[in-house]
Amino acid sequence: MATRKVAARYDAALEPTGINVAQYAMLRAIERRQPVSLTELGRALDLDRSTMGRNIRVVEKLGLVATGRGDDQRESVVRLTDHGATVLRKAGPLWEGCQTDIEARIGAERLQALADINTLL
Amino acid sequence: MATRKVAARYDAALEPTGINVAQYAMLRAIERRQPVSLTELGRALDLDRSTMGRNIRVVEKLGLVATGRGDDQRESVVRLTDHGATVLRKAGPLWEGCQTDIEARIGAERLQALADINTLL
DNA sequence: ACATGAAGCGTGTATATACCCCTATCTCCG
DNA sequence: CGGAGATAGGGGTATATACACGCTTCATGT
Repeated sequence: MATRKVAARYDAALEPTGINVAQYAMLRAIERRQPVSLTELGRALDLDRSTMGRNIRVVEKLGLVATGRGDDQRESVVRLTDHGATVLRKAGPLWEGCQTDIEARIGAERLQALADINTLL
Repeated sequence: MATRKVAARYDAALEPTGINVAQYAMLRAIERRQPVSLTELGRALDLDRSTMGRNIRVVEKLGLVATGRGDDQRESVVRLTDHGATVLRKAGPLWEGCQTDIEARIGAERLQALADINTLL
């Protein structure tokens, strides 16, 4: 329930960019690793491979990322498009603003607890 | 990401009962309020009405709850079946065991932080 | 060189979730 | 009493997510 509320707030904050918080996280992960395979992305975001594939398809349709084959012909490699990079730049401050709002509401310790849980589990 | 990990643990713990943690939470909410309308349940669990309807349909197919019309003919009222109550009794200790495991891993404060976030947001 | 097993993806299926729109029902006021 | 507005659900559509299965490609040992 807590996650739904948190996610809804980020989604609302990112609304002007046309992406949601899951997509934002995915684009950020791609940005730092590109070019990157689906499997590698899935590991980074702790998502099932098949989920990655479908999620990437969505942002690809939006023109935010481009996919191709890697040197290893089995791999599907993903990279940001110029448009994707632009959207990410626009989304950054919105995301941070939301983060600040949430922190003001729940306190820095509780926000940190979420990051800790991710590490500890 | 943290939520996915937490949910996956509870789902694994509840596996012997055939229900997942979202369904467990829903059945618990029904147990405490039955007979209860979809809208009321949705408010309790902070879920969209349409989501409630679809989720209820799943547990209804499993024979865990029964639905009918209320005095207000618009309302769909839900109550646990005997089977649903049995499954819930079986699930309780599994859920608690998982909760204890998680607390041992992340610490009571961080676990409490999740409940707090839910209240504060 | 090739058979075998491993790795990477895609698809099918199922649940969870939200938003929008439509219909049915209820309430309340003039 | 009858219409206006509010409320309850249901269905369509879209995203996010997981698991099982099957196909393709790669790597490795003999």
